[in-house]
Amino acid sequence: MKEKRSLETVERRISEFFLHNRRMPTYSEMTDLLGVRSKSVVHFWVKKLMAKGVLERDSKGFLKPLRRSLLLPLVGEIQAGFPSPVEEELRDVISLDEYLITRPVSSFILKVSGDSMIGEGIKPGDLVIVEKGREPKNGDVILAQVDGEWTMKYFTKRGGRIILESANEKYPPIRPKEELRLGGIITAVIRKYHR
Amino acid sequence: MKEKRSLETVERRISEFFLHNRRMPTYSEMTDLLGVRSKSVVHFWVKKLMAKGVLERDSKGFLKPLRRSLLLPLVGEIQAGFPSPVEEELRDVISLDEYLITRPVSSFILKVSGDSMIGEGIKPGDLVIVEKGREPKNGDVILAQVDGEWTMKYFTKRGGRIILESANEKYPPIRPKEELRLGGIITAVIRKYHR
DNA sequence: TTGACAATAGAACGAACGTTCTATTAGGAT
DNA sequence: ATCCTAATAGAACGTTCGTTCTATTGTCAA
Repeated sequence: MKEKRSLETVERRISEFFLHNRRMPTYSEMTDLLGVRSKSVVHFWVKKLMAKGVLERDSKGFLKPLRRSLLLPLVGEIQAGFPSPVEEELRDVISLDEYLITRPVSSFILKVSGDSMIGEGIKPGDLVIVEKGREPKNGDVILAQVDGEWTMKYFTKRGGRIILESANEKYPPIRPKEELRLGGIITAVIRKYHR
Repeated sequence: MKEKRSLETVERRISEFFLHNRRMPTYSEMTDLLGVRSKSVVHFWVKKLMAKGVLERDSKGFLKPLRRSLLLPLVGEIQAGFPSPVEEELRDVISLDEYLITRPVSSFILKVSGDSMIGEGIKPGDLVIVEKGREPKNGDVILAQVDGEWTMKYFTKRGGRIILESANEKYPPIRPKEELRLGGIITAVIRKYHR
């Protein structure tokens, strides 16, 4: 099962290592990744990869994670035309983790069931990121307890009175009489197509 | 601006360091993070954090990234009831990067404009992850070129004939006469609420 | 003020890191 | 076959890492 060594396979293996270990491998560990027995050979390959711009070091001299391992190229909007692979290289890259999660400690992920927010494009089976402890603004999608059950609603506050509305005509608006039991604000929606 | 040192602040600062540098800090670097002058003090704090279960080491002895910094707790479905903080600890955690991106090299992110897939819960402004070079199955949402413009459609193939349908009544189904220009398959949808 | 204990500083140490060096092997061209 | 170059192995080296030790400082109670 020995695969031919090339810049691409080395890049991919390092990328996989980072994905699993969340850190870059040491030179000793890279001997296994490359299938060689000497650190000097690793040094040889790392130098080559750095010359190609595939690998980089940070200000402290540590190897930076590969761009490809956690970042994805973000290309333009659909109707602006489909960019060529060459164009893609020039675009921005984003990390989904960093993009989606601004406050990791106070956030959690919830799997959606029910269709109360279907009009907002939040479907059963989707994942939503919920951030706790933030004051909701009008129009925010929030997680709230209604009749002892947790559900998602649009939040509106007018003149001190709170209205919770669904994005689905099946469910009538709710005007909670007492205090509102607030689970958090929906900050992101994630849907993965099964594969 | 000197903040009182506590387990929580130390945890947060390490978390921030990892978010920016994509690696855990060295003890020397942690002296700055903690505002102390000796590595032995860092060792003292790290030991304390490890006893609390906040920090961990991997099999090689390297400090693992904090769970909170890239992983989020995944709690149950909404209608199953809202879990308490205690329950949350027992649930799974997921990394959005790993969850969403199965093939990093052949994927890219696209910002959606247009409402052709609104019925599928894909709205203008959403981000979609597109995977290139995969054969679409019936019912898949794909990125395809129609009349020189790239757009998203449902893919259906019946008896050798391909039908592209929108999730929006405004747009009629399309039966491409010649070869289909396929951009890729939509593998995920991401929406972030502005904040 | 004194004593007890926790927190910190600073030096010293072994281990592992990345680098560099020389020697050997492999492959292709002449 | 011979030469030339690229790739590899293995050893040696300096640096930095994390750890451990002792000494000093700070804090609170008696």
